[in-house]
Amino acid sequence: MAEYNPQAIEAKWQKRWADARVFETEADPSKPKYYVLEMLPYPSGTMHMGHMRNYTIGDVVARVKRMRGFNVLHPMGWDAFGLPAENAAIQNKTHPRDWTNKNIAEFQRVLRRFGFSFDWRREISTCEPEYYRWNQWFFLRMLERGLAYRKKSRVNWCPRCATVLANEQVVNGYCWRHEDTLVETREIEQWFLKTTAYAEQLLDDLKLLEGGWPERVITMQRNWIGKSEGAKVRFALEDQKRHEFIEVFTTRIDTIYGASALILAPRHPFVEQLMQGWNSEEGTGAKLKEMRQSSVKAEELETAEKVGFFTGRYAVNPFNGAKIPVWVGNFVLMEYGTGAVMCVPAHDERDFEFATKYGLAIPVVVQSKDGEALNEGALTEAFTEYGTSVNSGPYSGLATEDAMAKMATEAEAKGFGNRETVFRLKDWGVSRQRYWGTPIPVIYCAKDGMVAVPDADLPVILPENPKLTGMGESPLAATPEFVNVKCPKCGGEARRETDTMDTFVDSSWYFYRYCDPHNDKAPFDKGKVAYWFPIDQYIGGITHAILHLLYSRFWCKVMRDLGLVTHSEPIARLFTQGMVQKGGVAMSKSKGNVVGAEEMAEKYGADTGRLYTLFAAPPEKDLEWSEESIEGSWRFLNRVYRLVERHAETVRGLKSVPGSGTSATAAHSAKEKQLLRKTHQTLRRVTQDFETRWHFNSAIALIMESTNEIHALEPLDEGVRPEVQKEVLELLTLMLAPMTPHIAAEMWEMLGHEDGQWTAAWPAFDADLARETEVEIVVQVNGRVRGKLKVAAGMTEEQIVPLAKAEAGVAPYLDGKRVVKTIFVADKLVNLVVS
RNA sequence: GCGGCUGUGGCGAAAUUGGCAUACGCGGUGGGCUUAAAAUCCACUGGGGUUUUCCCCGUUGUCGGUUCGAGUCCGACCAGCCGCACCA
Repeated sequence: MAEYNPQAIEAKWQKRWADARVFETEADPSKPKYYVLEMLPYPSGTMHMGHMRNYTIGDVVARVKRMRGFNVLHPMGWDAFGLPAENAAIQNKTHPRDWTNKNIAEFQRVLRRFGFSFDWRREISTCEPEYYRWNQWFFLRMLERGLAYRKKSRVNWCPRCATVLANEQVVNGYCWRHEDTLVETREIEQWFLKTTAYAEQLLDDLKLLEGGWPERVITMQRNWIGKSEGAKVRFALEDQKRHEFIEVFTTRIDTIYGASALILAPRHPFVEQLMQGWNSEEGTGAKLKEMRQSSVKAEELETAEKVGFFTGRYAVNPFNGAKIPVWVGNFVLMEYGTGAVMCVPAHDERDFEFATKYGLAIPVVVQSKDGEALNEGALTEAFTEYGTSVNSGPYSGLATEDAMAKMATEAEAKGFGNRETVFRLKDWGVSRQRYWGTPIPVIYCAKDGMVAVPDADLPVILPENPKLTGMGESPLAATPEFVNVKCPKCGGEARRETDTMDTFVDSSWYFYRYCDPHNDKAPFDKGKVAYWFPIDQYIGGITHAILHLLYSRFWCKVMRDLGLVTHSEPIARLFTQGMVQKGGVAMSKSKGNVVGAEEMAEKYGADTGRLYTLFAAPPEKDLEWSEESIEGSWRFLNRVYRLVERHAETVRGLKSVPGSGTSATAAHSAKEKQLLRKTHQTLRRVTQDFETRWHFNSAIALIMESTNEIHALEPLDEGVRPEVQKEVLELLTLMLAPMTPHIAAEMWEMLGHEDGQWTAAWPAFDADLARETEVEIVVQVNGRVRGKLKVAAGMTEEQIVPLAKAEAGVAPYLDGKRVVKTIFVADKLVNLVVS
């Protein structure tokens, strides 16, 4: 007998699958489609078991769906642009392309070794001109529609990356790549994509995702978009020379009678002008400077004391003409709303803190709903709930909602304010001063200004030999042959844009390209996308809950408005799998705790690696890697292999009828019945698990249990006919096929099939066999076990009750239709508990 | 502070709808096979008893509630993790 030799078996079947092209698919409207996708990897470092877990989950789904008759699209590609390639190139004096392609080759080899059922013909690499030209094409379409624009703006700047970061790439004030590097801000001309134009839709359409996306991710997106409804109100300045006013945003216009100051953000552009020529207190200039410089640091945020100063100016409350001082305060954010707020100490916690510190008035203008008195000046904390307006002129006595509506209407009528919805979401800054990215297809001409590169001239290709330093402006700017071009309009001397695009652009639409990966006329064929989309199941880490998924949703809506797609959301179902950890932290090169996928395949084989990641924990949960536990999965596969091998000779030549309950009609021996019942019960539950819950760990446990039972009934040759042996072993093999495909293929062949199970359908269980045929009932009286009896499943109350009575000595009454129920006897309670 | 998730043996975990808690696996103990080891096979693995195909007790972070019955539902609390956070 041959030992289970995973390396040989795996290589053999991977080749057979490739030769038979079994995972290659084409759009085919006559078949139901299923698009399952795992987030594409960034090819850097080593492929470890964290990656493998992600692809294993997807592969199980893909294989199950294929067995169930779906036309399955399951592609793979590379998120190939990005900073690490450039940094590595600088360090190793190579080209980013060489570094990237080397990694891709390595990643691909490892993926192939795990036998994932990808359609490799559809492989894409985002750093290829074939791909990124369509980034440029989309950019131009957005430019035409005003969705891409350029403005000078204060941006996040990571001194170590020497580039700009999107808001989403700033984590608590630190760079997302360099956790120890504080992000600075700089004023730079930047390209933006107008994500805010879709803010409302991005928020509303979250409704479409309910049920298909984890609640948690939906919540995170909702918070990130951060919609607040309120009003903008313009406060005129007292003693104004011109028509100067300060605009504030508030969600509580009803509290405006309680405003005791206006507070501007330190960076508010109006501050200097405001203070010029007015005698504010000494030292305010220095204070302002300091407040502007202090960056927003994470640790300081929580504890930061509110500081501010009086500008010396006064504004007029448009509702009641009250004269209120204008301050500058460090807690007011320039980035949100208008960069100015009205300070209503009695009804806002922050304002309360500020007013208390600086001795501002604290007038109460909202009473709690139950009319409880709130005394001005005696408040110990702000009252922020809704209630009834008081001290609010004509609005006194109104409930908060009413007051807000009426006051906003008045502001609009009198022209000093308007209703306004403000979003936390910002436009997406896509400029990067780096080489290894998609060139932004724009040219600057002295005569014609900014000119879009004509579609016919796409792609704008990255120059081959850039000077990479990792510092300062874009390396493209230092490459004259790239920069110097003729203006497409006038033919005169012109300069190319030298910024490249954020790599999140690449991953925002890549899954469309898989439908039609080599199209050179358009980003994709509409018909093909219409067939495959939306993605039925997307699988990836929770780390992309905001960035990647939000940008992808935005991109989809833009494409829809361009008429390229008809759906509004690209991803119907999202699954966020847990991380693979070692020592309590996610595997990463920098942590030095990676378990290499290749070593794993080398030592135990890919199937054992796949099985272990599926078995050790349910897929949504983090998984702590344990070298010891792997042995269990390895042992199990050996056991199954030996089991099949032991009986292969006996059953090989027999006709195969998996799932039909071969001899359901024939007379079974007790041993056969036990075997078939166990197997079909297992099949029923495994089928259900694959369909609905994805609890692969319990599915595997069931299969193990089933295997143990067969094992315990050895020798099968005594009392089990070969046909029954064959059926049981085939079902076991097919249940394993999606999870451990190589060993399953091998066993399938041993059982007498040539196709390595790739044409096998998912078997149907035999309902009669799968049903519990006998149940044990425990009769309890007042919690005491009074007796046990076995009854056939499906027995009626009338049949069970006399039996229970005889056993327990009581006359029970069976409540309800199900067998598991409460029974009452006279005054006593009797429980029938069924196992 | 706000929002969300999670608490079950020595460990990873299981438990369709509220119905025998701890399946399956790891680890551990004892044994068979072996000169020996590896592999493999068998038995045990919450506590206690014992007449050992038998009984008792305890038990799902804590406290309470609903229910004949709660790991599961409700309320409060404790602990841990994650996300957001001076968002006006």
